[in-house]
Amino acid sequence: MNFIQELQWRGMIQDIMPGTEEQLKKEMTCAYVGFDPTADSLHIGSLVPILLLVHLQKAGHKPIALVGGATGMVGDPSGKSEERNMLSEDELNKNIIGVKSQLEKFLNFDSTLPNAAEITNNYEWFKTISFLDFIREAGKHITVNYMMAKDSVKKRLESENGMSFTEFTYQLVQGYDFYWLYKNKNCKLQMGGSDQWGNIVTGTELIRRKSGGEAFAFTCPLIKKADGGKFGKTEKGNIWLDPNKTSPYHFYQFWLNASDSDAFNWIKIFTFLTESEIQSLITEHEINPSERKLQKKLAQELTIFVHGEKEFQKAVETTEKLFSNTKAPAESLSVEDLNSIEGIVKSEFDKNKMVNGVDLLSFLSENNIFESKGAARKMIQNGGVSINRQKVSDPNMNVGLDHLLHDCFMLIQVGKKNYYLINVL
RNA sequence: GGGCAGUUACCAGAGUGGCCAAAUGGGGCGGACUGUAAAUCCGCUGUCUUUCGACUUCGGUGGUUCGAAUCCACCACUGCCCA
Repeated sequence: MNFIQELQWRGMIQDIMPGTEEQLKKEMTCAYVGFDPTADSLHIGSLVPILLLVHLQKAGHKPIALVGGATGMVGDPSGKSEERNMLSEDELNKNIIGVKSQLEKFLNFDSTLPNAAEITNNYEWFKTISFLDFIREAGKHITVNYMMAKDSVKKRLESENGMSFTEFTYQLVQGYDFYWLYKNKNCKLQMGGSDQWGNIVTGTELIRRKSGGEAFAFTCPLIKKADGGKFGKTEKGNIWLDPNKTSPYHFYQFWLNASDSDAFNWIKIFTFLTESEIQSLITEHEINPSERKLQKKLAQELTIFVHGEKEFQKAVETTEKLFSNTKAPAESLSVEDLNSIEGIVKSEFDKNKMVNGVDLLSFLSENNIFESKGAARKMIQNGGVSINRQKVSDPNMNVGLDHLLHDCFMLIQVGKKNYYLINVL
């Protein structure tokens, strides 16, 4: 199965330019994907483009990950209904460093390979181009009419927010990247999310008009949840690839919590399992959906891919302690169990303050489980707080030493899935 | 430079002198049901607070008034149209 066929059955191809498959069959082809340095870490939304590169390299082609140091200074209007805030150069530099170091984990850069991966930053070539050079070199070849016909531009022209010249220029800047890579690295293919189609095509157009060359492209569908919700967001915000921003446990939990219909699609897109492996997983899942084999496998594969085997094991351990036997009394968790739980929020509390009992509301807000007593009160009244797996009903209650597990712990739950472990010393 | 429209909570959007902490929808959070799912139903959603209440909010600043998101003046920003 070739690269394109592989992606096709996985549902990872949305639009594809004619001739792309032939080009890939013909020779080892260099292809690139751009990553926006909008934060100092990538989040799971970037996983799909990363996977495109990984699949590409596996198929024997050469991947380039481009970090948009220059394009990040402009701001991509695609899919945005409003003008973006510009990042300061400091922030941008910080972000570029973060993003780069993450990308390095997923690709093989071994320079003895003919298809060794590369990372570039388009600031490298843009920093020396003057504005006049650019409008003569790039701008002259693309008409405004052409640029305005793009969806991303059209939508913004119709909206009441309008669009700055800066963002309007974005597609040209990105298009020039492709041209530059084509010229200097013989890069003939650009991949990306389907929202990038317009920008990508401007690139192939620029290559055609400036050098008469032929370049190719395809895009993958943007990941959505089956219920139409945003992908990759939870109550805590984005799911990041950086373990300091999203712990491996929370990362694992995110995938574990996928709905059935999402899991069906995601397992194909986000794992490297073969078609038949996936087919049998789906069959098993359908026999007994409550086991959630699909979700478990999905979460496993991804946690290992992003954080490694060891972190995956820890995430599973924590998950089992917290969820495998939720009806069991909290005492069934040993001191060791509690001590070794990783990834959940932990804090410490002074035992002396507890000897005479502390009122629960102050206790919860002092431990930063809630921002204020009022918030804690509301949540308790809504039935959303448990101590040591016992639901709390009286907001005015006191907690004291008799609430401690093994004389030193309190396990607090907000909702079903948010755990806090307080070590009382 | 001229004309017009607008700026309300996370978003969209109603409100046009007191009954407004501000309708409604979406989103978010919590609960019930369940499989740590989906769908559905219920509650919460400015801040603080012992339900009382206090405080801060409707682009900004001043003013009119017993009382302003609402009226007036000026300013700022945004969009559309004309030059």
